[in-house]
Amino acid sequence: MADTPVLVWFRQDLRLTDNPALSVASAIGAPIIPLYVLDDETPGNLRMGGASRWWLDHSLVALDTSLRQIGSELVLRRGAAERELARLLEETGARSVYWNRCYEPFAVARDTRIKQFLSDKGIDVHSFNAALLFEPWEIETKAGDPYKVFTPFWRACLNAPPRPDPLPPPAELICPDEFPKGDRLKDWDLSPTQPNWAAEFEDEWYPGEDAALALLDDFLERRVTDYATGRDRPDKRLTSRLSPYLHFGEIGPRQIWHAVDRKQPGADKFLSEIGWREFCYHLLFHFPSIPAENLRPAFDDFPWRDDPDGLRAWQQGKTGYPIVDAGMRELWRTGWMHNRVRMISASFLIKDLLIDWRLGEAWFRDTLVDADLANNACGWQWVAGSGADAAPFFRIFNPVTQGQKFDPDGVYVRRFVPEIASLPDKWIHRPWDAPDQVLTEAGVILNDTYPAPIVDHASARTRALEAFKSIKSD
DNA sequence: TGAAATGTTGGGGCG
DNA sequence: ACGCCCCAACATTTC
Repeated sequence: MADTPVLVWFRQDLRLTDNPALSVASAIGAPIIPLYVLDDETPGNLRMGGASRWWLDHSLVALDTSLRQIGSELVLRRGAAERELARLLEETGARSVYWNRCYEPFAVARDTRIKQFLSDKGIDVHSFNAALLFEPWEIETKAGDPYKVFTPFWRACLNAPPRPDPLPPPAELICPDEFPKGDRLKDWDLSPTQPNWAAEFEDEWYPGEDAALALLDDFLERRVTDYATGRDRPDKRLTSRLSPYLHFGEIGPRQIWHAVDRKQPGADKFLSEIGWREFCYHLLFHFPSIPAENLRPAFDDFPWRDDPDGLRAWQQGKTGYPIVDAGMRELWRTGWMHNRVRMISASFLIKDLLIDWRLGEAWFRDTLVDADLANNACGWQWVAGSGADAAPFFRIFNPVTQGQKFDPDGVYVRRFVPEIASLPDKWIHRPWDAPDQVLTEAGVILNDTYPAPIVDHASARTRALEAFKSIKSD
């Protein structure tokens, strides 16, 4: 039945290149119906955050454009995925569904359910791996357990059989006689309007597969060489900035793996970051409670403070610590934050303010364009010290030292905290120590034009160590 | 993918 | 010349 159409359900794989579900489906020679479902209904689904929705809005346009170039188009549906799939199968007479796997606990449960439900109706389901180098069940210790330490995990990945070459995009997709009707993207209201808090996103980001490939090329050509050292400098643009593309699958790790020349300086360091992403996905698969529960149960007794004012100051970038505030404002203005500054600001929330990492995780998840359950939850638990292969709790970042070390000329701080931009370099990371005259000349009035520190770091550090003493041992 | 406290070393000033 | 002190620089330990 070559005329019976086939559904290709896009989820976090919004690309044509190296997309096994799409490639295998298109090779059948049957008409293809590409589908995206916005599911805010199924219980248990963490509603996609605001920044991610903005990204998705643009990505779906890009995907639709790419599909049209090969003779197809994207069908949009909104609602519980299970119901929308059933409807579309009914409408089109399709007898099979192709998708690439998701690994978030909710998605695993949903897909398992749907697979069963469709099989019962005699519908074939074919699932593939597009998001990872290895399936989470493929990498295990000699004892057959999942790795909980990064270094041996990554070594095992590097020693595993080479990854298959990325698949080329299909040259052409066969259209069904009639495309099923879909929603209009703009009716989904994925981007903010009043107020348009994403205005600056437009200058910063170009979602979509083409942009992802161009960015990777540019990174490998110009920036990877300095990556090993430069990656820690938020004042420079030396990181790949591929994270949102990776999250939505506009590029996949296999493509990166094969594009990188490992002989190049910086290449291994960069690939190991892809390794951390892989590690986080595997951890989330094996320990699905990671977004909600401490991986180390000892932390369940940690005396977190209830401090709504502190949380708000942190969220708004008004802590009085310039490097923290710059990071939090970069996040708000651009939907992204440099990794080094993520660590500094997370350390500040957890250790200086003693606020539960889960509140930080939730804020990042809502405001990052690259919000990714696996990376975000593991990252926060890493900083908190409650996670796998985590930083010890007593590693407490000093926001002044970190600022001076990684933003030595204050370029980053001045970009995002303009009200202190006129301060000399010497005081840019600690305005409260500047002589009155210097502050006056720079037009800075503490607690007026810019906050005084909401906590004293030295005493906050002592307080954090005391709090940690009270829990101890798993 | 820290920072602070504490310990050690060695050069120079000086009586 | 020598011992003593001071202290910066580096190393180690501790949180």
